[in-house]
Amino acid sequence: MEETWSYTSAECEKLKPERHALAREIVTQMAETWTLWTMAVLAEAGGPVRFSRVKERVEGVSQKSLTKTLRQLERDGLVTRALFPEVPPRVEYTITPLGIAMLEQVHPLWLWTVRNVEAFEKARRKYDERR
Amino acid sequence: MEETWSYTSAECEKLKPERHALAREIVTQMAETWTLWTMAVLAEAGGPVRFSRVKERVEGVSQKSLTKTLRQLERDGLVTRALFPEVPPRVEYTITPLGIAMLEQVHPLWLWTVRNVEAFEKARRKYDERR
DNA sequence: CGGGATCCTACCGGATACTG
DNA sequence: CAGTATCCGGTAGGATCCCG
Repeated sequence: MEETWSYTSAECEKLKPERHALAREIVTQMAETWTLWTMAVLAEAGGPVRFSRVKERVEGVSQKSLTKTLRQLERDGLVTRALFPEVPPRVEYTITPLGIAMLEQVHPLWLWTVRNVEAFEKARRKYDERR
Repeated sequence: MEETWSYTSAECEKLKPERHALAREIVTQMAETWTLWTMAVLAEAGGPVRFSRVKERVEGVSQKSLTKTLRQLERDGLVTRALFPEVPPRVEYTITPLGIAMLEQVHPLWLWTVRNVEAFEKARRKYDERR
């Protein structure tokens, strides 16, 4: 089986438009500001983490954005949310196997990008010089 | 060398904040609406493609968004832009080796997502049912 | 403590009109 | 043909207030 971008194109075209749209949505969300970072925090913890702890570790995120991010991840089965009806309330988030698998797919892309960051810096410098 | 998400975290933290931000920007842009599709079109062509041809093949893209997308890709060294000062003007875009390499990194993520799209559909159905 | 509701600002992307 | 310039609605995301 040939594993190239053209193969991806072919694989995508076999999908019904509806599913293709969903796949695109999933990938797009992974690149949203806080999504990857949040998942990484949950993966690193290796178990349930309270909302406050997540917010502490995902530095700079607002409560609103973190809530939205976690809702999306829960909706897509990438994390689970457990509510303990105590006083004060406790909510724990846990990454799922699907979430871990997703992270593992994103990993090589990140690693490659980080390792080639100098190439991008250089490209941008050249581009700016030409203006 | 262990190739896990935690390794990625470690690799990222070795970077200067400035470079880390650049890497994040690059990855984020790959997930923007038209970026991947545009690169795929250029990769598929295997050579220079005129602006109009790209616009035809990236179905639904506006001229403004395509221009912006191509500018970003050019800036990051992922495509080249060649202007031929004719009347009417001709502009050809070509994917670079760096662009091809980038596509190859994104490929497994896409493939995995497409192959697991049913898991995501199922998760969303369950989530909606619980409301 | 974990959010929901509200307000506000910035930016994104489409539609349209114009130009070298 | 390949843009640039302008307007404009929708959305992302922070700040703040409130509630169970």
